[in-house]
Amino acid sequence: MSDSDELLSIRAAELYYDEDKTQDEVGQILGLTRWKVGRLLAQAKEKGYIRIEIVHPRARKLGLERELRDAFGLADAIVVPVSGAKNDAEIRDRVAQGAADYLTALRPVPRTLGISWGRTLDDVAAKLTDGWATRVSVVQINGGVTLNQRAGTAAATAVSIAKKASGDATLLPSPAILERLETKKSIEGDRMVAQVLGMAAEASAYLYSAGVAGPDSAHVHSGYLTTENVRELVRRGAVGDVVGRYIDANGMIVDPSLDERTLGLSLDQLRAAPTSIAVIAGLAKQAVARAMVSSGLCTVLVTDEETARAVLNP
Amino acid sequence: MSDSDELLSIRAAELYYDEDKTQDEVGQILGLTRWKVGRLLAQAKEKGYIRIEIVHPRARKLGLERELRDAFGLADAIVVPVSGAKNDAEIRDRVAQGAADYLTALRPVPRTLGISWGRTLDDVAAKLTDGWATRVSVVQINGGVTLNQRAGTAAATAVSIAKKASGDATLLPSPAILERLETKKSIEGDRMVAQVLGMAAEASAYLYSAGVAGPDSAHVHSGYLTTENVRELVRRGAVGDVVGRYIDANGMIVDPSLDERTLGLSLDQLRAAPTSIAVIAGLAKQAVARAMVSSGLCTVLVTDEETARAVLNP
DNA sequence: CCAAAACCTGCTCACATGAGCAAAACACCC
DNA sequence: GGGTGTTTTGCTCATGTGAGCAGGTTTTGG
Repeated sequence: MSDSDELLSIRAAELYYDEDKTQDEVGQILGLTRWKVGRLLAQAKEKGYIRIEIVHPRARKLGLERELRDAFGLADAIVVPVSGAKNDAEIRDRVAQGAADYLTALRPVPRTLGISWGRTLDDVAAKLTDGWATRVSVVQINGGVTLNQRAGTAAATAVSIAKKASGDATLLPSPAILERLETKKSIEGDRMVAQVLGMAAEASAYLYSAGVAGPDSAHVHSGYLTTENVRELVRRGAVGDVVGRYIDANGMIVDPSLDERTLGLSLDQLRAAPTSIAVIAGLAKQAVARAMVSSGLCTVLVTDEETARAVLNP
Repeated sequence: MSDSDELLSIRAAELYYDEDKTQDEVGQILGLTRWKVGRLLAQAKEKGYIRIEIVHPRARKLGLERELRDAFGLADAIVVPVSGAKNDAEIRDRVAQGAADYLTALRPVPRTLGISWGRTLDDVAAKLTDGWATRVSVVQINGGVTLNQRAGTAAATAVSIAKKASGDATLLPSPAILERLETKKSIEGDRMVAQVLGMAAEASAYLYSAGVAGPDSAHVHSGYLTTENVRELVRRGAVGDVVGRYIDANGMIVDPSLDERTLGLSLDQLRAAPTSIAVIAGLAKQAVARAMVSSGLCTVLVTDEETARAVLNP
């Protein structure tokens, strides 16, 4: 296309889109036939000079969603925009809303939903509306925070999600990480715990988030790991944890002996699930998001635009 | 509109604009009639959820242009977008291009064009193409930079603009500001200078920019004023200079005695001109832009989006 | 509880638009 | 310079879309 045609196409686009003129009117103003105007507009669109953005906190980025699905063979992807968000909290909020919307619309409705815990899951629980589903059993899939001041939030998340669906919550009464392998084995052997784990293993869908491997990790706050432990994990390549298990950029377990002492669903069980929904929001979680998606940990990814881009173009 | 309708309108907009579906297809996907979809889209547009932007360095902001024309009774306004510009230099570049385009398209073609000098005018001169007009006489309207190392650039601007229009340039052989009033009067009395000033006064159009009142002013660099002089002018309310004359926020001369010693077209002559094109680019010049426009110094303003907004909403 | 008003819905019709096509204009090569 | 292939142009026609309207539904106020 000649240079003057390019300029003309911009002028035409201004009159057509900004001034709401018809192509005919634009043609009269610029001294062109209406067909020429139509072609110029088509060229401007094709060259990407016309950008149409949907500005709404609950808007989605269907283009990125498709790219994610295609690139990683995901069953689905939900990507929310970041434009207009003032801070990380607002982005997390939008992602949580997106996850809640997705869960509400999910068909078939899961009979049993396995969930992890954490701030992200709390947010999703808060966004779910009463009656988002009916009679859904919620089961925890990894050991919870039970031994510190935040006690009960993990349980509260599960109960809240279940209650809003007129279902009941089954809690996993165990620490996330045990100090000794034998302790873990014996807890696993407990009839009650084994029953919960069995239920978790057969859940029809999973909903979980991931943590960043760093001094701010929930495991550190909860006292399961020391700052030094986490530093060592990072040294060995850890990018974050999924249901309590630390993975590297390839989605591999970083420390098998630590992993053996971690109670809950295994990553392979998660990978085998037909529906596992990962909810990941915020700038800090891009590395772990990529590790999860590329190693097939989830079939559905709910995230923000920037994380989506980072996952696609590492 | 109900909350769910709002969400629906967003979903519809996504399918319609991002996925290029027809309203009918959107309707089938969302389970709505195509008329409902059309209404939802109209609502989304009306509520401003659909933002259409033309992304091109030579695009213009017709909405802001109209606002400027209406608010200040301008004959015309050219506003270029800032989005996508990496720095101030790129914005200046776009504004210069806009001014060059405007000048090229200006009808009737001015027989005599009065110009000031400065970096902005240099940029505009560089953007003008050979043959932008034919046989236009260019005349300087204020005293030039002749006594320092940058000697000749003011002349070069004028010559360049004239040459590209197969016309000739008439230079004003005088300093911008004289130390003593008598000197100024005697230079003004010089036959040659008087002739140039007469020609300048009768130019059919003016093209000029403005400077910021600050230590970086061209007058300081050229040695006409000291940093101290400028500081004093600022203290007395100066926001910048137009054709060498310092004005305050209301467009009034700040220091009449200084102004008397400034050689060139007076501001009142400029205000009386039927076509005077002000070219103002960059974040620093918003105050002086507003002063100029609101005091009627120009009939045409060429500027960038941000300055335009600043002028409209001070 | 009912009437009036406001609103929403599905429709017809007129207009706006993009696809496809023949003719014209242009570029190119021998 | 003339023939050939390619691009551009102006058009017809089918489809997409918005305005306006009648009938139905919900809301509001007595």
